[in-house]
Amino acid sequence: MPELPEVETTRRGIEPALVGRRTLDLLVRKRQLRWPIAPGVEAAVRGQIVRGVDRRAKYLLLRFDTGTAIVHLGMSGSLRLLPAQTPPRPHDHWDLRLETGMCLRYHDPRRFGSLHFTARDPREHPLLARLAAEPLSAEFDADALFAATRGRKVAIKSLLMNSRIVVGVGNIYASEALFRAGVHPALPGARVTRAQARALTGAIKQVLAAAIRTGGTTLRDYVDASGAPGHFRRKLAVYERTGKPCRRCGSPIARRTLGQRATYWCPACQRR
DNA sequence: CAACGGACCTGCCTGC
DNA sequence: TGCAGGCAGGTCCGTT
Repeated sequence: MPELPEVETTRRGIEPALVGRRTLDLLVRKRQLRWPIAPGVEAAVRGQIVRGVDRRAKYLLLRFDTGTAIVHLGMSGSLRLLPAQTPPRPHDHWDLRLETGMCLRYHDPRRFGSLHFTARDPREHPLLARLAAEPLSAEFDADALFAATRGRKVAIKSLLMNSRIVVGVGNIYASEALFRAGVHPALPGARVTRAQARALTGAIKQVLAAAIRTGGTTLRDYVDASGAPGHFRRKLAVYERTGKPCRRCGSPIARRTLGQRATYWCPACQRR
C-alpha cells in the first residue's frame, strides 16, 4: 500500500482533527495485526491530549504526554476520520475515539500493519532506530546514495527499497524514480555512477513530492483521511503499464520480477 | 555483513 | 459454478 506519499497525505489529513484534542479511549476490535497490539496500549492513550502527528519513513507517530503511538499501514491499511458512531465495516481493527465525537479508524484487510506504543523517544524504538535518512531531507543526497551502493551486488531497485539506504520508497515509486532518472532497475548497486546517483536522488525527491501534491497513488485499497483516493495513478509512467507505450519514447513498457517484486521499466529509456 | 527465501493475511482475478 | 493458483502498495526474520 502506502508508500511515503500516501502516509504523508494521511498525516496531513488527520493532523488538524487530532492535535490539541483529548482522546476518550482506544477501542480495539482485532489485536492480531502484523504484531499483536500490546494489552497496555489502551491505558497509555486513554484520556490523553494529542500533542502532534508526525511521520518517520512510513510510520505515523501520534505524540501524547505519556509517549508515542507508532502506526504502520502495511500493504492495505488506511486511516480515516469518522463520527465515532459510524458502524464499523469488516477489517476496521481499531478506533481512537476523541472527545469531539470523531474517531480515527484503522482499516486493514491484510493486517500487515501495526500499532505500537512507546513511552520513550520513538527514534529509539527498534522499528525506527535503524532507519536511513528521509528522502525529502537534505541528508539524502547523491553522495549518500553513492556511498550506500558501494560494494552492493543487488539491483539498484532493491537498494532503493531498502530502509537502511533510504526510507519511504516502495515498489511503485522505486520503478517511477528509476524511469525518471533513466537508470535500468537491474543495474547492480556497485555499478551505479556518481552521475546516476545524482539523477536518482533528484528523481526520488521529485516523484515523491509530485505524488504528495496529488494525494498519493490509489491502486486498490488506499484512501486518505476523508475516504478519498489519491490521483497520482494517472501520472505513473511505468508502474502497472506493461506493454503500454512509454510516455517519453513510445516503446512498450517491460515487466519482470526483481527481488520478488514486480518491476516496470522502459527498455529504451533505461539502458543501465 | 550481504543475499535470499519465507513468513505474516485477505481479496480479487484468471484459467481450467 | 467451483476451485486452485497467482498476485497485490511492506518489512521482519531465519538461514546460508
